[in-house]
Amino acid sequence: MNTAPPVPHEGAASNATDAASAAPSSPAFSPLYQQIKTLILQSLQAGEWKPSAAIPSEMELAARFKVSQGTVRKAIDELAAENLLVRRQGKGTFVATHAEQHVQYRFLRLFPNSGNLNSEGPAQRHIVDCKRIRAPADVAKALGLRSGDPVLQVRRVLSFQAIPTILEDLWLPGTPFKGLTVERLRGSDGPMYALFEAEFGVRMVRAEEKIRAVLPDRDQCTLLAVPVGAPLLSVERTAYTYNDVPMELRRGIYRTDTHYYRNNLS
Amino acid sequence: MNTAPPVPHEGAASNATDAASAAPSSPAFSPLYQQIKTLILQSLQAGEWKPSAAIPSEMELAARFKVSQGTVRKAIDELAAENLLVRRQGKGTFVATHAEQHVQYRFLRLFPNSGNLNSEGPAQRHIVDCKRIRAPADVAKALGLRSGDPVLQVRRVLSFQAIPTILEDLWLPGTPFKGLTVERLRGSDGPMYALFEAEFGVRMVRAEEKIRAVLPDRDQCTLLAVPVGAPLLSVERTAYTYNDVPMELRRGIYRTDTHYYRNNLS
DNA sequence: CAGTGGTCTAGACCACACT
DNA sequence: GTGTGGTCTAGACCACTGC
Repeated sequence: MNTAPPVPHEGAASNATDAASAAPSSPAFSPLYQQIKTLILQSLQAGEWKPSAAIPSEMELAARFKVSQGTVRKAIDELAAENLLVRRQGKGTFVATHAEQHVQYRFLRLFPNSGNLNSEGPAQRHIVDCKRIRAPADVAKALGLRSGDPVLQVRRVLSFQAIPTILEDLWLPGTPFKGLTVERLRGSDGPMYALFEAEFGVRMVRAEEKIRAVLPDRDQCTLLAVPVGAPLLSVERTAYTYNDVPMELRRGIYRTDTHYYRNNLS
Repeated sequence: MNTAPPVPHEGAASNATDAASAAPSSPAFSPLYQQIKTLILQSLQAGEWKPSAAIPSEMELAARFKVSQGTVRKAIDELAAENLLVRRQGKGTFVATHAEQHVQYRFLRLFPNSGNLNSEGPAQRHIVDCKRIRAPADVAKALGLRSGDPVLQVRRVLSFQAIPTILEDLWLPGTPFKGLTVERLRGSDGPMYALFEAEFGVRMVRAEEKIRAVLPDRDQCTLLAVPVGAPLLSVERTAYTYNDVPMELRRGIYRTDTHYYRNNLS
């Protein structure tokens, strides 16, 4: 370890045997475990370890990076806290995925008014539409593209216990998702983000949601089977892959008479 | 350290000099740092260290509990991650508070449509009402009381740039908040939770919010100056002190034409 | 300068899962 | 038993703050 430029730090204890560094005391200081974290992140991003697979053991990584186990540990701790890795005692450390059935919808915060999370069985997914279009200005901006760039637009409805509850429009950048079709979407039975991982190597890592109360337009009323004038929850989500690169814009409309959006504050 | 019953663990390295423990291998296992965490938590709860004050240094705590600095460190790390403590390098570790002007409203997730968080200056608070009542069934249930128990009911309006934006009703258990009056609420200029800390020793530690889209009733229209039929965000919050004891139920109605509710997912 | 939290190491042992 | 992550210690040194 200790080969990257931003290391005015010179290691600790027995780790201090670099050649004379270029800058004797540069302004930026980055702890070793942060550099390790970045390296692991790069391996994840490069697809060196596939989703749900185990990464090398802490000892192996420590040997590879020439640092102590504790330093690797702290790097992994942070990645696990960010839900990029999952630790399992006695088994190993694994690459997180959206395909685990434990947390079916990692990013969905909607819960039924009464009953547990799984008391109403799986959701029914219905893809209404999927087409390639030229990105409107707002979509392009959210995805870091230029207006007119090719994007995929998908519209779908999620139902719980046969009640249409969520209507979503989502936009994906055309290049990384080349080859995505209605058939492909309809053929998958898991979460959409699991399909993105498996088929396109795109892993959604975090997201931001902007929530508002709105009234539905005509189309939305029809698809959700709600009357005009019924208040609905508008959820605009931007989802990001590694390095905060936006990869999806999603505009959803939720019914909140049978369900509610839950948030935990601390 | 190592005096509490749930320690079938016998310490590590030089820390293993207990007398013969009662249970040779009881089922529950609690790591040392968890026990330290509990002890620190108890001191916080008991008010041994006041909000915004510094707690003893890691070395001091290590000596007090007869464990290594690293073990205290891990306990404090978790408490800091839960926002109960705040670490400041070179200065010390401090008890978190709602009275810091950095994070004016720690639990408020509402942001203006455009502009930064502080671009619209401080909120104007207006206490509409404050009275003692007997708890209705739903309020009692949320606060862990019995129906009819005395509770305080407060109604207030928050305005941003002179636009009434939030209308909130909140209920507080009567006993811990004995002596809370309209005057006292109006006399304070900081966040309400800061007042609760300073005047009643009640510290809100986490909260759960249930969010829905609703239409306002007559009263709400008047107080928020919005037309009937305008969709608004309903935010029901239960706030908890230590040990998950509920201490406040809050039902808020937010305008979401000028602002939006933000949530970060990961 | 001394005191605080922050990083890093090396080594020991524990709890858990597979084989 | 072997290998994995999890805990704990002891000691060193670094970075930041304030006297």
